[in-house]
This record gives sequence, C-alpha cells and structure tokens, in this order.
Amino acid sequence: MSKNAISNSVIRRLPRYYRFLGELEENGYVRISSRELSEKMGFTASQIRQDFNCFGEFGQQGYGYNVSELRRQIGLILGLDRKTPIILMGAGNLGKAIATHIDFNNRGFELIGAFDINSDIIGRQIGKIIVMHISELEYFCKKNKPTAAILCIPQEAAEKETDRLISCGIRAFWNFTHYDLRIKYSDVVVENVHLGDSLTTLSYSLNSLEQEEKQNEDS
Amino acid sequence: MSKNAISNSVIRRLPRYYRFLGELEENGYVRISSRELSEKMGFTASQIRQDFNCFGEFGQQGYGYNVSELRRQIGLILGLDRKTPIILMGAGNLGKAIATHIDFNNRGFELIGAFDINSDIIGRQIGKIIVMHISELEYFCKKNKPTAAILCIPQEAAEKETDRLISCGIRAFWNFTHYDLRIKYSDVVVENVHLGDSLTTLSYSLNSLEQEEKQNEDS
DNA sequence: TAGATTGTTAATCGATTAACAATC
DNA sequence: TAGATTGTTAATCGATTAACAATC
Repeated sequence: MSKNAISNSVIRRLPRYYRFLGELEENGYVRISSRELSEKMGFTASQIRQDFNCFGEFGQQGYGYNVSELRRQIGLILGLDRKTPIILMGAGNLGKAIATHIDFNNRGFELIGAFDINSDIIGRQIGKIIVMHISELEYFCKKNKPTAAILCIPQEAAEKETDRLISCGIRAFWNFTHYDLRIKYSDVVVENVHLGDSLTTLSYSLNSLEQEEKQNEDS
Repeated sequence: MSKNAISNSVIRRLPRYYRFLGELEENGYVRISSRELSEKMGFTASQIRQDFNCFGEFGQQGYGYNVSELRRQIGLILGLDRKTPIILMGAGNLGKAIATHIDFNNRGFELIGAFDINSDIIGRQIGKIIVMHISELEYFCKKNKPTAAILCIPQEAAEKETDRLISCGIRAFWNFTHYDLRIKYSDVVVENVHLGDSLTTLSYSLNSLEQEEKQNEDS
C-alpha cells in the first residue's frame, strides 16, 4: 500500500533535495544526518524527516542517511529513471531557449520533436531535433508516441491545440501559457510556469522593500 | 498603519487577480462579486475577500467590486505604476528569450541593458537594447541607475558577480540560477525561477498518474 | 553499552473556509 | 425597506515544528 495523497508542498521540495544530495555526493559525502542537511538547505530537520517518511524509511537510527542511496530513492520517486518522450510546441524565442537550456535527460524526459507554424522556423535545427510543421503532429505522434508536451505557443493557440494534443496521446503538459488546462481536462497532469506572474511578484517585493525603508526614514 | 506581514500565499495570488480583472475589464464587466469571481478563478469567495482585505476595503456591501477600480488598486499594490530599470545578466539563449518574451512595461519594469562575456553576443541587439561587455557594468549603472537584475548566467558566474551587482545598486533579483542569494544577502529581494525543478515536478506527477492507473488495472 | 539519530506522535502555527453582523 | 454582498470574526483544516520513544 503506497502512502497516498502526498501534499504539494512536499512534492515541490523533492527536486531540491535531489539537487542538494547530488552536490553532497559530488563532494564526497557518504552519510548525512537530517540536522546537517537542515543547516545546508535551510529547512528544519523535523521537516526533512517528515518529508522522507512520506515515501518510506530511508535512514538508519544513530547513523543518518546514506547520501547516494537516498538520492537514488528520491530519483525513483521523481521518475527520473525513465526518459519520457516530450515534444516542444512553439519553437520561437522562448521554446528554443527552453529546448537548449534544460537538461531533459536528467529530469526524466527526452526531447524528441518540435513543432511550429512559422515557415521561417520550420526546418531549423535545435540541438538534435528539427522543427516540423504542426500538420505533421499526428503522423509524428503515431510513430514516436510522446506522452508529454511543452507549451511555448500563444495562449489562443494553446486553447485550440490541446484537444488535438490529448488525442495524440499527450498527458503531461509543461505549460508556459496562462491557459488553465486543468479546468477542461482531468486525467492529465500540468505544471504551469507563469514567468510574467513571477516578475510581477518581484515588483511587489521591491515596492514593499522601498516603502518599508521610507517608513523607517520617517520615524 | 499599513497591515504588515502579508503572507506569501496571498502575494502569489495577486498577479493572478490582476490578470483576471484585466480580462473582465476587456470583456466589459463593470462590477463583480466575490462569488462570481470565485467561480471564474477557482478560489473560494471567502479567500478572495480575505485576500483583498489584507490591503484595504475595495468593495461595497450589496454591490460587489468595481472591476477597473479594483484592478487599479491591485496594480498599485504590485507597484505596476512604476518602471523600475532592470538589466539582463547573460544574453544567451535563455536571457534573450526572456528579454524578448516578457512584457516588462506592464509588470513594473523597464529593460534598459544587457551584459554578457561572450564576444559573439556582445554588440547584438535585443529589442531596443544592445548587449554590452560586463566590464561596462559599473559605468552603465552609475549613469543609468538600474535597481533590478535578471540572472541568466551560469551559477558560478552568479556566485561571483552578485557582490558586484549589489555594489552597483541592484537590490532586486529575478534569479534563473540555483544560487541561493538570500543566504548571503539581506536587504535584497529575490524571485527564484527554477525551471529544472519545475520540469522535475512534472516528471513526478506523470509518474504518479501512471502508477495510479496501473493499480486501478490490477484491482 | 552509550551516543546518536531516526521514525513517529503530539503540539503549534498558519492558511483556508464558513458564518454572520454590518451596510450599501 | 428588502436583498445582496461585503468585511470580519470564528471554526476548520493542513502543514510545520517540537518532542521523544525506538533502535542502530
């Protein structure tokens, strides 16, 4: 029986654990205690132990955790042992940057295709793949069976094309648009990246910081 | 006395409110109730009223909220009435895509410069700006006084250059690296975008979905 | 065995939701 | 005035932290 309903907060910390454990491994650490890890990562030791225990007992009393074994286990939980075929929808500036910048192979994916409608872009090479016209989508998917897609197309295009993608077998979306896929579709997983919202949040923080300082001056 | 300590959860919802209210405004909505908004956005009406009331009383009993007035107020809270000068550090694939893809002016910023060390990139034009060599940073900042920076450089470069950026007057960072600025610096605001972690989370979700389905088959 | 550190339960804290009096 | 809907307090829910018995 797998422990069900892992909270989103826990899940979002997993990639971070995986990263830190990788660094520790590189630096020759063999074992680490939750306290030591807590100091390095800025979580509490309690939280770290709670988090790991959502998935099993990876440590040993009196000893701590074996760094590379723990990392391996978290990798398995994250599904990084697989290479899910993923396609890029929209090979403009952003899509191209994502395709070249992200290390798909160490994150459980393999980028196998890219699609666009702009004839200036079609035929161009991005890494090892060549940008295809979107009319080739069905044929390509039937042949190569990708199950994930990156949405780097305009919002209107996303709204129009998701039905098509789903009927092509796509069930995981890395979504850079503001189109809210979850409303219309279930049985599909979505990870949203709202870059604009992120920058807007920074504006808020900077604004707050400056107003605080102004208040301190006045008092 | 401003209500202090707005929770992070609330702040992260503000850009979303701002966006939705913009759409409503475009569609001719004059007033909206928290219940109506809750249906459109997928939050509870309670939460929406609580969120707004962190910052003041923007509604009217028996009527609801005036869409454009509410949007304006949230814009002010987010600091979108200003145009904070921001610079891009690292004009490679990702930096260039961010610079061209993001609508800085509607998010409280103005992109005024870009820096890199790669001579192939220096001198190139991105939108209205031209990529400069990083050696020109001090001179440029003295003259143009940016207070925010986008970190699209490698992590090692980020670790090395942040001291320099801070002494140039930068106090807001939109950070695309994994370097944890907050450890070393206070009095600085940071918004982290961990694209790799985001994709890794998608891998987890897809993995979970597939395991669930397998279990359902078996039973 | 003694010391260390986990796994896990209990206590606390914070965020979300429900309820309702105030009021337009 | 009556109906609607806010602003706000109280109740609930969930996540984090603290504590400690189990055990290596």
